[in-house]
Amino acid sequence: MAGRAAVPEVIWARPERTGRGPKPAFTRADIAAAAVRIADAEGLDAVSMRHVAAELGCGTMSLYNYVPRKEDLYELMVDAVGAEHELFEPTGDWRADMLRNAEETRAIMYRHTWVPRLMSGLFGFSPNTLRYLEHCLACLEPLDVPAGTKTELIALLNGVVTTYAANDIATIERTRSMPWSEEEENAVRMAYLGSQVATGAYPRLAAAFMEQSGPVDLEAVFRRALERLLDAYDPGLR
Amino acid sequence: MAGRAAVPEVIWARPERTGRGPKPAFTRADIAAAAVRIADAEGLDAVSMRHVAAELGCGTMSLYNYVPRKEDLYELMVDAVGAEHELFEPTGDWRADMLRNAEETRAIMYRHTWVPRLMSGLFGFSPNTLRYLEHCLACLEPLDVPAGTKTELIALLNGVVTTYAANDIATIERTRSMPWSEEEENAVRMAYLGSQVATGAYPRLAAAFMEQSGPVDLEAVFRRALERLLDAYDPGLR
DNA sequence: CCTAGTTACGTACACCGTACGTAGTGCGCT
DNA sequence: AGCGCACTACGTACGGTGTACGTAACTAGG
Repeated sequence: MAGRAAVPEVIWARPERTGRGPKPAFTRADIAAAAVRIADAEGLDAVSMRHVAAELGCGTMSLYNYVPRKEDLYELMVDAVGAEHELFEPTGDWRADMLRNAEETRAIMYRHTWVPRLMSGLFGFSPNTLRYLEHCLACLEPLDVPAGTKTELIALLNGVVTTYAANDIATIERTRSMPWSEEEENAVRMAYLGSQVATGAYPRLAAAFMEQSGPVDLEAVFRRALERLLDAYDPGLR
Repeated sequence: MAGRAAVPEVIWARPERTGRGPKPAFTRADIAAAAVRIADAEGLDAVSMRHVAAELGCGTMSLYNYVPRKEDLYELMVDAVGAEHELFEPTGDWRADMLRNAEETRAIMYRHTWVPRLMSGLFGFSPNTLRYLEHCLACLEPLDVPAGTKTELIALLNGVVTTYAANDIATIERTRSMPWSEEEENAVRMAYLGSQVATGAYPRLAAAFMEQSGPVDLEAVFRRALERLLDAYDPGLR
């Protein structure tokens, strides 16, 4: 009468050890770190149970003692990089603080290009996520709006950061396993875009396409978008 | 001296047929429709080359005559649902028009819950995407800002729609292959969140948690976020 | 002490994407 | 007219995946 749990489970609610039996050889942090190492070096698709187990030097199935499903491994990974957020002392300038938080999130995503792909699709209430949320709320203390509005602002900011980073990073991640470079891929896609625009079927798009001179400064675009968003929540500007 | 193309390729740049040899048994639209049907009914993970081929009634490897890589199949799928956008005549009220566009995008994602997962990670210049982009630019004609700012706004709106829908939809998609329901999963996760908040480690989060009475109206939150975003780009409000 | 709950892990299964080889088909060129 | 070649179709096979299940070793609680 064993049977696996036919009921959902949050990995964070499961204690790391239960006291009985041999001492576990690894901690959750060990496993997360190994998976992150692999994902950073070889891409998210290289993160397989076998590969992670090999990195740790244990049998594949032993991993399942720590992580009931692979998806939980993903949750460990996201939580692990969440620890890279610097939870600085709020300065009292909520705009500056939130900008700093957003820039940091963006930096983390560029350090770990697989994060955006995992972020959408995760419920995201891991310990480090909660800590970061609390930190953001602390930064927003000076902002005089209801708490609900604050969490909405945080969600919106995070969403925008993720969106921008994901779009920018997607090509990098995709070309990782391809025999051609990111630049080649972009060139081909841009060439197609150019050919389509040249048909005249998209006049306004063509105009926008022509207007821009030189490559887009994504960093600047990103910062502008953030400023706009903060404006929209700034009571001093309405 | 055959060898596969060692150079990137955009599926949309490849012609549907080349004239020589037997007539293809299917069109790209057939294949996309079959894949969409499977994804809608059984989830994105059920979309395998074998499954799609079976749905079409042909051998697995025959698919590769139409679609060089599985990722291209994904692009076909995204483009196919992109056709569901109603390209209405702009009313002159750019805010209302863009709201309508966003709501429609959201509706499409709820109809095809696998779309968000594919959206992030795709470069996204398929024919229907281009058409939709052009349509948005048409809606933004009355807005007196540079074309670059308009595309930024469109990107931002789409990003936010995707993010919000993704978060909301993730649980549905995830529980599809699980032996428990979406509600059960959500309940377990909320219980964990509550237990964490109750530890007192996250006072501000706790306050925000307590403040809300009853379940969150995601639709309303979404609409508020959109309004804020539009505010951020509305010259009349600055 | 003993036993129940763990950890560890080898084996096995069903499924995946897709490289490759072969056979048949019909357009384009000479 | 007829040859050749580019194309479609598709069976087989390979190396990978997540993970269910069974067995052996181990240790804390009663």
